[in-house]
Amino acid sequence: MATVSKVVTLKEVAKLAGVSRSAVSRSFTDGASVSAKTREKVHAVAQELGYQPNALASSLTTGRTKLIGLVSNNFHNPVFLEVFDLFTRSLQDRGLRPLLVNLSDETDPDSTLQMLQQYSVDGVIIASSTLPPSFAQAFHDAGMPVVHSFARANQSPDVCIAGVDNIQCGRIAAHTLMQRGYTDVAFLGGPASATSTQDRLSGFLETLSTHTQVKVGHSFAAAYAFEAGRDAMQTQLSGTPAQAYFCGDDVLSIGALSAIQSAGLTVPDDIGLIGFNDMEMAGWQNINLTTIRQPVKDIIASSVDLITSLLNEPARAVEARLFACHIIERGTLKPIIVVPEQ
Amino acid sequence: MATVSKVVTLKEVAKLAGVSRSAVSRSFTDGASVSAKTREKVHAVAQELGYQPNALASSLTTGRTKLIGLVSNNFHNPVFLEVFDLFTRSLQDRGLRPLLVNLSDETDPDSTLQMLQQYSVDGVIIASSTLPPSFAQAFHDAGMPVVHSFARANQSPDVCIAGVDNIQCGRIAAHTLMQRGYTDVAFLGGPASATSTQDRLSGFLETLSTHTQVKVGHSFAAAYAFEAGRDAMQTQLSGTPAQAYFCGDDVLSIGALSAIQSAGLTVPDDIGLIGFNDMEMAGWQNINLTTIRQPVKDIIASSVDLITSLLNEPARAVEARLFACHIIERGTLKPIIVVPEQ
DNA sequence: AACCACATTGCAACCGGTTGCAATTACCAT
DNA sequence: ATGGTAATTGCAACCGGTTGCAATGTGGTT
Repeated sequence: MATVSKVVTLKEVAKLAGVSRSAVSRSFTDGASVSAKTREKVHAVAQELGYQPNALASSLTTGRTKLIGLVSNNFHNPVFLEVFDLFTRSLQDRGLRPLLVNLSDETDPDSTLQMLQQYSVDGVIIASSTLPPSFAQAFHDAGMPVVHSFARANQSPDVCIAGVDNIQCGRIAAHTLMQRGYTDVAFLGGPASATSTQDRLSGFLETLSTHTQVKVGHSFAAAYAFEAGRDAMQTQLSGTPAQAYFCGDDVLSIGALSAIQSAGLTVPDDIGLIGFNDMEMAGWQNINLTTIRQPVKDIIASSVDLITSLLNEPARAVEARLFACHIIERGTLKPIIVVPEQ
Repeated sequence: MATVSKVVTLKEVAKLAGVSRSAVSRSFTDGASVSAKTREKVHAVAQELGYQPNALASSLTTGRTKLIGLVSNNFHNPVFLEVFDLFTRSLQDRGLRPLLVNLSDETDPDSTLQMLQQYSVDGVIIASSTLPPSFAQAFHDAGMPVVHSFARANQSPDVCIAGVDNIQCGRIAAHTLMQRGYTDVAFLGGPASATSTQDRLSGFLETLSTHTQVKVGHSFAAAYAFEAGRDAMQTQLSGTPAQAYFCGDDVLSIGALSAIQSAGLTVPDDIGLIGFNDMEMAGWQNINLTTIRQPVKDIIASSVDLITSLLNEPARAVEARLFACHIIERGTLKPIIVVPEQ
């Protein structure tokens, strides 16, 4: 059983089947010119020998590896587990293979680019809302098909993106808080360098600028992560906290929630909270976070769609696919003030 | 900028540098026979042209792709995000590239095996505590270096594993509950088919069999996932729940916690809970789960260690690396009963 | 100057496939 | 039979590298 079974190659199948190597190759290529008889014979022999065509060898001549670099820098936010789940399945469904790249901190695209070039990936998907546009741009400039998921809307005239309009999300958050009658609100963002945080803040401020009587603040957490949210909220609590916070991310919100509870305060009675993403956990009954839902599924489906279309037609028009976000009402904001009729 | 830069090959570098292709190839191979002068010249030209050696082409002759299949079937448990983070970084650090495979449900290794063979991966790491031993065995039988992480201790004489002794973990849980003075306890496992669940249960029962006065129950959740835990606990609550539960996983525990709280009961006053894994979330203040810590970092470091050692020496002895687990005391069990001295 | 060991280099074959092209075969109508 | 067209097939070159081997170059020794 444990024989070190040497890998079977084309040549051996050809010999045993009594045909040329070309015939074997064609037997495994859809639409190639082979008679049904030959194909059958070849497949039978291949089956018997346990032959698998070597995808890498064939990539040499076809120029296609079906390898897709899946690049991310966020392995501490549970929403990314959902993201990886969806990406890997979606890619697999299309016969593409995800080569996972963990960027931990690194913001210089060069070494990643080089590595992905060495492996001749057909394209790259960058799954991150914190990497700067220049990162994706570098891949594009190197002539590599690239899609930036969760990117800034209108990020670049050169690279395809799939995501949401974070400015609009900031507005939604602001409107929601105003609807609830809060008069002292703040944005608790992720890293100030993240385009997603910048945009959410700008939409938030934009809407609130029309509410002159409302006090507005903002601050940034070090990362889209629990501890960062907890720390940032603790800082808030050591000063004069706002009545409600729009947090740039669900897991950040949960960190904030934790800090609030540790301080002996309650949500939403003492402080209101809106998150962002609507990741699975946000709906867990013991978290029950009011949040802005980002249609992750759609974004990922589009991303994969875009990259495949880019593979087939490298010169295709650059496209941004943006999806609408909606607020999901749960238990971390005080109820809507019902204005009595008349 | 956006020129469709054709990829530079060996040949072009050779021509421009005025040397043979061999010389270029050797200039990029450590320890190869080239003069320093040639190597410098070649590197200079390569730099200028932006040449990257094609890893896949070279793999054809060297027989090494440095690709490692990273196979998992659990993309719904946040602990796996930590797992992927550690795996990808650890592999990258050794110059290996993770080809991620999402098994969603599938328990037949054949198609995965075929795919990984087509891509000539150097080896496979299976990261799962729910896949049956036969899964890893299939890879081994196909002559592929394989390490099964989070596998059952003494799973197989043929495949290397890294993990913990789940039977021992079951004993620890049982001892802990006894220490706390509970007299009616139960195991709330993951899927009954998971070796990890089977083993934890057997250790749990083994220890409790010596405590004849204690009532012991057990049941299984459909998966190591929140909803599954919640559902399973709801079922318990609709009957006569035990005083404390050993849950087969942290996220399962959190689901159970949610069900308990929804029922208007509190933890640990009404019901005690021990989880398993000690994933990041378990320590979040608003969860604060007492749990058995599995040294994920060590397990993953060992796994990568084993696979690299297997690559260098395919016939190396089969080895199981098992790590001890420890209970992490937090807030979901009632305090230890202090026996007054004398 | 002759000799030798050793370092460096290029040639050519090979890794496991694909593919353009020409040769062969099969099939069909006359 | 005969000719013609279309379907199959194999040859050989190629994809982008690596490597054994023989040829050449280098430096040191006597």
